[in-house]
Amino acid sequence: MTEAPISTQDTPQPAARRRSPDTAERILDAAEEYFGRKGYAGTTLRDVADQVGIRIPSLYNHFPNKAALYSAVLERGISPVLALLSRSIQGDETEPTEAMDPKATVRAVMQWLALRPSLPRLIQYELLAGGEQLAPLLSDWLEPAMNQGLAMMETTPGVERWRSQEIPFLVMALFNIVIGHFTTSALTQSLSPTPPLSEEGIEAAAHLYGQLVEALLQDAPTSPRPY
Amino acid sequence: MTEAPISTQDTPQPAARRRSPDTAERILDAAEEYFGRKGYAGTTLRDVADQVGIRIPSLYNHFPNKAALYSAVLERGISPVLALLSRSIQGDETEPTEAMDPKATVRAVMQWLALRPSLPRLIQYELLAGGEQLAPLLSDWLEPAMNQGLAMMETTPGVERWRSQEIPFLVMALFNIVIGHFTTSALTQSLSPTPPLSEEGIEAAAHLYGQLVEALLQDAPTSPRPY
DNA sequence: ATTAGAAACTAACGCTAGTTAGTAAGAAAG
DNA sequence: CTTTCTTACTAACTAGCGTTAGTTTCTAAT
Repeated sequence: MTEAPISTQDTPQPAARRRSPDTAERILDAAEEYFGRKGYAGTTLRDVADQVGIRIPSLYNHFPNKAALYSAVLERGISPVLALLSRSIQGDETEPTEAMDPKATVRAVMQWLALRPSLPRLIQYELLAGGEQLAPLLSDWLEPAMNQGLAMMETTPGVERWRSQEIPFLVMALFNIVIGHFTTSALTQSLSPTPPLSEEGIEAAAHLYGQLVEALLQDAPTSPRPY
Repeated sequence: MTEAPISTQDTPQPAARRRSPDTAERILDAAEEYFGRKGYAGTTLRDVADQVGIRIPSLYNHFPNKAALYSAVLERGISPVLALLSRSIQGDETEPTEAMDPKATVRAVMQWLALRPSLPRLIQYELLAGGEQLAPLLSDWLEPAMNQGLAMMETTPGVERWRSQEIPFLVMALFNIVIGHFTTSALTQSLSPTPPLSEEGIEAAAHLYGQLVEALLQDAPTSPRPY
């Protein structure tokens, strides 16, 4: 197993190594890139091993099999995003129960994902596959986040415009905009003069999507509404 | 090839067949479902053949290889959507140059995709893979559609709210909302009491996304805007 | 210096992928 | 009825997949 030997317990480095000090991390990096680019079925262990610069069987010194490697990639990639969202929702933990700022949240997530563009693609692939590997990662997070988020949103101005059953669809619409910015960039490139994944494109998109949320949280002024 | 023999030319059915009259169509149906569910790499010819009820090599009587089958599925699936969009943009061809109704367009596309839920998933998979199979299908369509769309949009009230460089990102945001409704439904299901792919969910979403577009095409009334 | 353990390697396995060759059977054309 | 052509089939091949066994090499603790 992956447990550290009990032994002296004083040693700063728990286990012995050979060539490179952090092979497991480098494997995760390579796997994240390939799983995000080609999906699970489209990624071969040869792809990953070649990228790391080791032989295929050496992967098994760090992960028991391909599926476990995939799970590890998913968890390592998603955890920080969930933490980021939690912080944004519950107001940094030190300043609790303050009206959240959706605009700032969108911007922060966009900028985080821009640093790891494989991640949104990985998430999209995972959801297309049914999200069964994602569910256990979200199960502990989703319910409290939803509760806090809903409680917080009641104090956020503008939400009274929408009915409560519509909120999940609105949240997912925003989710799809942000994730989609990275997953459909191939198409965006043929429409927009600004490359969507360039620093300028990310900046413009973050700003735009922020405005978009803002626009959705305003009362409808002119147009008549049937109900 | 697939050309009909020239011969009598009166015969309603161009070629001879054996068991089932439209095997090629049934193969396309099965392939669309599997490619949409599992992606290209995740779909095996065994999957498709089993679903049709024939043996694997029989597939090669209708399509030269897996890649060609995939292309055929993509083309068959996407063409009607492009036609639908063209009609919506250029106002049904008989009533040209009329201000388009984005709300109605969103609704129409949503309802079309709801009948073929594999299709948006297929498109998402394709874009994740780089969209190289999609490009030739769009190349003849995209430029005239964009031109007409932009021309039409100048007469659509509300667009002056956004800068022209922002329009592609806004269009893609809407695209991502619609496509994402189907590709991220696994996640939506754990948030929304209404199943997103149920008839009720589609109806509610179509209405909501329509409202959303409407909201984006209105002037910002209260909140101050930096520039 | 010796030992123990981690982590790399080579070699090989079973399995399944996509694909091809060759054959049989049924429908359409003469 | 005979011929031709389409479309299904069985059998088989090659290549590549994920995985395991066994060996070597280097590091770190005794």
